[in-house]
Amino acid sequence: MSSVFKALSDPTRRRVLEMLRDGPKSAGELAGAFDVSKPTMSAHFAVLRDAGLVASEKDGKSVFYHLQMSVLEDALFGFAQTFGWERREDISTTGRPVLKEGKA
Amino acid sequence: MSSVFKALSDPTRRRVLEMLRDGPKSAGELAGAFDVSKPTMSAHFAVLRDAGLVASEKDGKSVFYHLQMSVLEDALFGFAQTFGWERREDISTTGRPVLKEGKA
DNA sequence: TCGACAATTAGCTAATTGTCTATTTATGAG
DNA sequence: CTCATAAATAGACAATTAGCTAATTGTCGA
Repeated sequence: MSSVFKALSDPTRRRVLEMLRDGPKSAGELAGAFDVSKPTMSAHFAVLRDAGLVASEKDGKSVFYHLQMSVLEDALFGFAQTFGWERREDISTTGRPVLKEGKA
Repeated sequence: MSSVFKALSDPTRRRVLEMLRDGPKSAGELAGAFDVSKPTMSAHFAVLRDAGLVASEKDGKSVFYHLQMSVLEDALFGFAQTFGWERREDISTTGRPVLKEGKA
């Protein structure tokens, strides 16, 4: 949990996650979108991977990263539940969980 | 946003927030629940205050902290919305927003 | 095998973090 | 005014972080 929030505390890393919303992208493709060196981006990827927020697969020369939605979901909603919000699955229209007012 | 996630990345600070769920508590009362020095706790309070997650009021010799629910809510749900979750207000039974499957 | 390319690792610096003890500030009681 | 209590500030220190350049590893095409 701490490692997830730590990972989310950097704007570059949050933007990487957003870039992965619609599918996997290579390390180079991701790095190209930011104004920092490749090794620096590689370190950011490592933080995200260690937090479990992304997973990587090697394909030829490239490494592709993809979002681990469920980890993001569990951290965000798991914490929110502590404060009385409630995850709802029942009325979902898009397939992702819903967080609703809890009885907590 | 970064400062909120940074604040949430420490377990001590998350527990402080949880302790404030049911109402304000003094700095001493909060500090007493943890196994670190008062000044260390004071630093944690400052991080939470700078992130906007808590506010403080002085009452006599004591300082009382209370949760700023809306800031927590906006950070958590604002970020979640980026990933297609949707905040719902309509079916809430406890008065807190609901996060549901988005069309995003 | 050689060269180019993609990505990570190594090694470094500067800045930030979490922790401590000691000190200071502010309030209230006698 | 003086003392005790609550909390924050100051100053020190070890550990971590984000960033860089340079070097290394792995994979392909010629």
